[in-house]
Amino acid sequence: MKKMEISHFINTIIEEDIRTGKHKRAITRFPPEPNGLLHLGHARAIITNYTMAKNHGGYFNLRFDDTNPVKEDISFVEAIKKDIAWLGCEWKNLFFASDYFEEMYKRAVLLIENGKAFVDDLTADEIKEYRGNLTTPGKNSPYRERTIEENLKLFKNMRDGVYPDSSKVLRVKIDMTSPNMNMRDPIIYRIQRAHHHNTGDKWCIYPMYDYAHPIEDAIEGITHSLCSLEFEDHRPLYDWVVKNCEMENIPRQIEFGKLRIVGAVGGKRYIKQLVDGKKVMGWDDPRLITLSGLRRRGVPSEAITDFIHALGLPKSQGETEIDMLDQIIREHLASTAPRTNAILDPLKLVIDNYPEDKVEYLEAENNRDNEELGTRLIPFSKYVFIEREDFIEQKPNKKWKRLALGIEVRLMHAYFVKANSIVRDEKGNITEVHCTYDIETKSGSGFKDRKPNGNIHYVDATHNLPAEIRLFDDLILENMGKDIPYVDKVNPDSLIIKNGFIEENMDPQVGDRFQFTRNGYFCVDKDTTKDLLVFNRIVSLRSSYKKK
RNA sequence: UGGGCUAUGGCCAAGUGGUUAAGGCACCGGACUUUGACUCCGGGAUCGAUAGUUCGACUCUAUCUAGCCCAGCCA
Repeated sequence: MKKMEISHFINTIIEEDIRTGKHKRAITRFPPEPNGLLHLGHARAIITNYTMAKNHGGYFNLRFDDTNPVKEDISFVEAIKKDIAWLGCEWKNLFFASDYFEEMYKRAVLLIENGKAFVDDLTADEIKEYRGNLTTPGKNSPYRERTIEENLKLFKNMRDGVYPDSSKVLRVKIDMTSPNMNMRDPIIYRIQRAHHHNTGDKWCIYPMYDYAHPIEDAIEGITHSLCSLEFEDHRPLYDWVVKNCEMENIPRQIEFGKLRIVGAVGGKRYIKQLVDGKKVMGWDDPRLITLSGLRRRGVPSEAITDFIHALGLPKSQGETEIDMLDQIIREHLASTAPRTNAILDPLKLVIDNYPEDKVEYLEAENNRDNEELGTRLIPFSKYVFIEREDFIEQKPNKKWKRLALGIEVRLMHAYFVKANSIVRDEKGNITEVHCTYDIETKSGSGFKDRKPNGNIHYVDATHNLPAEIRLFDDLILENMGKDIPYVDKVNPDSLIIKNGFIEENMDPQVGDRFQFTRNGYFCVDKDTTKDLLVFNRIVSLRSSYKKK
């Protein structure tokens, strides 16, 4: 694997902080909310935080940001941990934001004592109205000037469950006329009677993200809190909370651009819609760019980390083509995945001059670039399957490097065969191609008297294993317009199932990866049963073949 | 019409006043080939626009344009 040079603006900032003695090392974190699974976009945040800590003598924490029990589900916690571990980003500490509820409460009391927070009785609609909008400033709440004593009592009552849900909130006093909406006296606590996976029914008030997050970072001694660009406008508030809550450690939030993939469903909420709407097999559907989906598809996690590093860490807002990831995946698999033959769309070839009951076993390398993977024996008999697309009746032009009537090709690892005639069914479809082989041309014999019109692969028709082979295409039809929800734009052909055959000489386990000759890289899917192998195509091979 | 951020070839992206403007992906040629794979050769941008500063600007200044984000008691 190529070593990636890491030199982006955040790396520069951290190096500078260490050089000037501001910090001795970088301590970072990744703070997912357990309300869904992680996707490729999160991989940038995870890998960036992890790598910066690792490269700068520090460590990386995993912290579940579980401050809103109505939206969260403990079941996602284990799945998220599995994804992050899969990426190889080891966390030093595993924390939950809810571990800090008591501390957060105390800091809120401190804010009230210092006259910096107040309990507001305005309704949600009134708060919205008082907030103003993008172009007009907001107005102070009529409750803003309550006395410290009254606020203290009210806030304690909020905690003690005296008031109904949503009847009061705790707000911080900043500036209702700020052009930054986040600074218009933001709400930091709401009343919400909901069972929390960690704290049970202990609390009926929960802190808001903008208040909780900086405190979490500060408590953990995070030095650099790396997140995506949409939190840029929140940074002044983040800094305000750290300062006014009198936190000892002062973390710094730095934002980078979000990773978007052309044509992919990005964003947890959209993926969730597809999962909940049963439009996909689940969070781990191989057509999804969730980490679990990519893993199930067969993508090596190293390819993902390489991909993230290769992209760099810009603040610009582009859309990356998935081809870049595909090529990195191929590079990872090229020398590690054993080759085998598989026929996805079989066409029977009958070798007329080959003995009826004979079966030969021909030796083949499992990977020409990696001798350690050894060799295998491939059966060969009078009846073999080739790909239907590898045969055409009349060779159309000199570019055609496959089989055609009167044309001779090599069956890889076996012999030259020449097609002589075809058999059709009553509908006119070709059901068999009859040909003759030349025993002189056996693979490995060194035969050089003439060149075949190409090399095609085969699977013996009498000795093989049937397999279900799944091919994937874009999940979403983009040409339907961007106002249509994803659930209504699912490409019906995004999953193509082929019932094909693979070599009989294997006993693949779920997760094993192979290169199917000329068809791409494939991985054994978890749907495999003892009766039927199921493969996912991870990526196709590149092809320079152009029709015409 | 408020604020924040961004703008280098089809895509991603180096570059921080003087370089023939890196590299990867994609694409197009060609060589090689028992995978139309791999590998190998070759191909293309004047840097959102305009006006300045300067001997000299992708890099500095001003103005403009375009895109993204912000008006949850979500994160």
